[in-house]
Amino acid sequence: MSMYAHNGRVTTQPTLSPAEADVCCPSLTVSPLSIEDAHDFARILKAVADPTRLRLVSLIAAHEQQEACVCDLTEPVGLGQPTVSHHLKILVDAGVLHREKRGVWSYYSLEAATLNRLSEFLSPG
Amino acid sequence: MSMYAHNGRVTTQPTLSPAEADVCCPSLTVSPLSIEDAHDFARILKAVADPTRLRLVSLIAAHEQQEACVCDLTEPVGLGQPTVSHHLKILVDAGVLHREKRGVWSYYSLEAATLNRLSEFLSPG
DNA sequence: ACAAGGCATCGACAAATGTCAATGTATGCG
DNA sequence: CGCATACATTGACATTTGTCGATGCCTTGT
Repeated sequence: MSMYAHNGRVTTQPTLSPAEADVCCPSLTVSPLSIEDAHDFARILKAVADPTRLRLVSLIAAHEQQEACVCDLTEPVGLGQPTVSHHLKILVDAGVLHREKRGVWSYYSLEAATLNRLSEFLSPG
Repeated sequence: MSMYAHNGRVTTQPTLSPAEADVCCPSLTVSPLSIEDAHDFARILKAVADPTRLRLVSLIAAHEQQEACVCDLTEPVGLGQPTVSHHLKILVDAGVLHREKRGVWSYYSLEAATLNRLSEFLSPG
């Protein structure tokens, strides 16, 4: 087994023992992501990687009871109701927000666990 | 000034004092994001919100010296060299990766500060 | 000088994305 | 019932995005 790569740098084998592999919470910077994990986190990140959706999340977080309905959000965001509903659906599908229907209103609130998972995923733990 | 919104929920005024506003590091969950901050963070998040780019970052992080050249990455990622270069450029432009040219090779390494900034932005600080 | 290898850039193209207007669904009120 | 309100869904459209093949640039070795 060659210890030297084609370009002359020393190469060590990245054979991790099962104990070293992060079974619990995959992290960006500890070991190469599996294709599945990469897709999972990309899906969540994609949901958040939009200026409008970032503002929606922050508006909900700053709202009373940490929840808000669509009618609370359309005006501060400056977009139409269908567009806001569309963005909220993306965030709910990604597990970033939680939707609870009460009466005529849909109340959206944070799914803190998902944001925490993202935060720890990105931090060099 | 009405204390009750149209839908009957109690509303308290979110008038933050300047001291409460996060001047240093904007966080998703403390106060409504400005449009500029939303765009800034969306740009960084967009760069990372792709399965291929997540794997590139994790491959670089797991590589010796925490750096890798394009030729180290094409095969594990399973994409052509131009495509990999394209993804790396996006990550560099977003400040997630750093590029250093040595000889014929371009060595890519992590820009830890940016990932930390992202992580803290998402965490409920 | 020449050839080869590593990488960036360009042009093209299909697929995904953000937005809107129009419409549909369901809840509450007279 | 009938109407208004809050929200979701649909269809359409322009823009962006991910990928590739072809090509160009630059460094190294002969």
